[in-house]
Amino acid sequence: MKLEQATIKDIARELNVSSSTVSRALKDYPGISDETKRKVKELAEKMNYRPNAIALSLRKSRSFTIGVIIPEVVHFFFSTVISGIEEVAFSRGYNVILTQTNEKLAREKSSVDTMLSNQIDGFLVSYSKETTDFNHFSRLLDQGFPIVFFDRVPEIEDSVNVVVDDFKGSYEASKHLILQGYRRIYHISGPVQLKISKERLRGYQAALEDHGIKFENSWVIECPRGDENEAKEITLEILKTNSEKPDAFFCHNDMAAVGVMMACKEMGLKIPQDIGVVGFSNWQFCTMLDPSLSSVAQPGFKMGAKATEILLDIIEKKINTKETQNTFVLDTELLVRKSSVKI
Amino acid sequence: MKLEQATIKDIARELNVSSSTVSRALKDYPGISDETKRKVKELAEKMNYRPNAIALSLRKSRSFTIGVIIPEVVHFFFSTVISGIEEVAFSRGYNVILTQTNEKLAREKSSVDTMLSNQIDGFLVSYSKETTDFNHFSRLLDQGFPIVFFDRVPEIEDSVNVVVDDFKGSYEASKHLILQGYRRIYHISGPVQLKISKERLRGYQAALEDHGIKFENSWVIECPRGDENEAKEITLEILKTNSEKPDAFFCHNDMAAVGVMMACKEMGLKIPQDIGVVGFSNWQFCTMLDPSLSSVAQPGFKMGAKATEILLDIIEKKINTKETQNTFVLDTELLVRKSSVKI
DNA sequence: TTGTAGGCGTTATCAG
DNA sequence: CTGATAACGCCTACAA
Repeated sequence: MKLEQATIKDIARELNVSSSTVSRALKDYPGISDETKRKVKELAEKMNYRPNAIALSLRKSRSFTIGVIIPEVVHFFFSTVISGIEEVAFSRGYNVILTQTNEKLAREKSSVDTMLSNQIDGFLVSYSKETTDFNHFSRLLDQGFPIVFFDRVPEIEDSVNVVVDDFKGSYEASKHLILQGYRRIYHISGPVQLKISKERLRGYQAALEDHGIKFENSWVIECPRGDENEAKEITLEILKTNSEKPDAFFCHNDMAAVGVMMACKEMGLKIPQDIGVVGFSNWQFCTMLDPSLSSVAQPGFKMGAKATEILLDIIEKKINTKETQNTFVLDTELLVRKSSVKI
Repeated sequence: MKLEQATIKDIARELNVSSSTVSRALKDYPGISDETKRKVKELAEKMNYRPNAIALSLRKSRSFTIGVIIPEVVHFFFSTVISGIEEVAFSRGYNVILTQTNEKLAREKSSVDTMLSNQIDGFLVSYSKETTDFNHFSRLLDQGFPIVFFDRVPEIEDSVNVVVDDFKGSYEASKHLILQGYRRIYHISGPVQLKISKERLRGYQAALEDHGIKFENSWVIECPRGDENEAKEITLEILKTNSEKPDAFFCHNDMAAVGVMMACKEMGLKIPQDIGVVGFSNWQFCTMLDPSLSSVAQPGFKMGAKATEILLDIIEKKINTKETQNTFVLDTELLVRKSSVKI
């Protein structure tokens, strides 16, 4: 029951011309009589002719398809990025093949393989949490295969990256807490192997240092999963056991911030009076929480759009990887809401 | 700078055998000496051979790729569906090409065209709000092209659909509020032209009737945009002006429920003591609200997974469209949380 | 202005 | 057990 698509041959046979004539007529090549062009186009329309992109890909070794590898689709930030990718790809005539790794390295590798099999023209990648060695990517980069990394970017020479300014976003958020009068600011951090976690940690530390706050290592707690339950557990433990208690939390993501808020409420602490909280990512739910959660907004759509533009420019050789800068940094925006405004 | 992929021919040349031999050896066809097999496989490995899926597609007129057309990616429910789609597709060896229509009919049509050009094996579609005539789909269905619709399904004969049971979900939610002792249960409804809005309204009304509650039309308020601000405004107005005040709200979506909760808090009403609230969709943030929001969970992942399984079964001719039922209804699940438990 | 032939990478078919 | 050939649909040098 397959779709019987008309081919160039069909048109040619019907019109008693050669298939090259049809091919040329359809593409308005010079040296084809207007008469023939007209007839060909008319019949093509009538037969509902549609060029076979697969045949074209084979011929040109170009698929006009880009592969997107992402940890999770059900994730506000990433879905926003996908939206940006899709938008630009569509407008420039490219298809988007999508896979999610579910944070599994094995799946990431296997996706790379199938996508390469499918002759994609380039990759857009945000790698999984399990990914610590980048051979499966650097091998491709060495061969000159177009890859643009976004958000989670590797520390490989010559890789092209699009990131947000995690350091600055983190710095601003921490500074904001300090200016609000919070002093014992803890940091719920992400998985330390991720560069974004490191950057956010650095920004936090820099802000504290710059404002003369002496902090201890015990103020930084890693939350590898980064969901609200994990953060809640950890926060409860801190609030119950630590002798010197925190008066604010800067969290590496919003879900962790929710966990912190839950724990505080459970312990009878008032936000923002007793404890200030700031998250990261500005998920939709920030405004829905009580109190509303201050957060560092990441420009997801813009990141997807930018990464795609760069990738397509590389593919179409409008820019040369070697000559261009290789890390594009997008600005974050601190959105101050009730959870961190003491005064 | 293109990736120079080794082909079967390369292996053949190197080994001084024909390409058919290599092809057969790689696929463990019978009638190839173990010796040859070993040599071929070894070299293939060494040359990092990867079959060209494009060539295969051309040969077999099958691309092992399915096209997904969805209104919006940045939407919790849809992103969950995508996740389900991706999961099943991946495990059965299919690729997923994705486009979002942004609720535009023109974009929907154009996506259908490019995907067909790309020789996809089938479609998974949730159509746009602008789509009122389905010629671009029914034409394909008539030709026997595999399409499965989900969530937003057309009223076309023979179309295969996957939906959730909005009526029942709505009924259960309303019944739950009644059993909790709420009596004046208002309904914040969605855009009345959407089938899901109608179904949810029907379920609500049926539950009230079945439990002997006389309700008035004024209890149903349409919230066309369906976001929290709109719902908040409307709720405030109700709470301020109505002489007979509601003691519960059943909302057609979670964002509206958030608006209701905000309004109640602003008016000094306690949830769930004074006002019970139930939402619909079970967005991630339900558990993060204070109090946590009861909601009717729609099985998005399951919907994506189910739709994909059916589609692939149709593609692989494991089932015949004509012989199978054509609408699959998935059950919702009422998740009772604090916002609606009075007792 | 149009036609012919070859090839993109693969596999099915028919010969050896 | 292995090889040659044709074909999937399209494009493009080269020929006419």
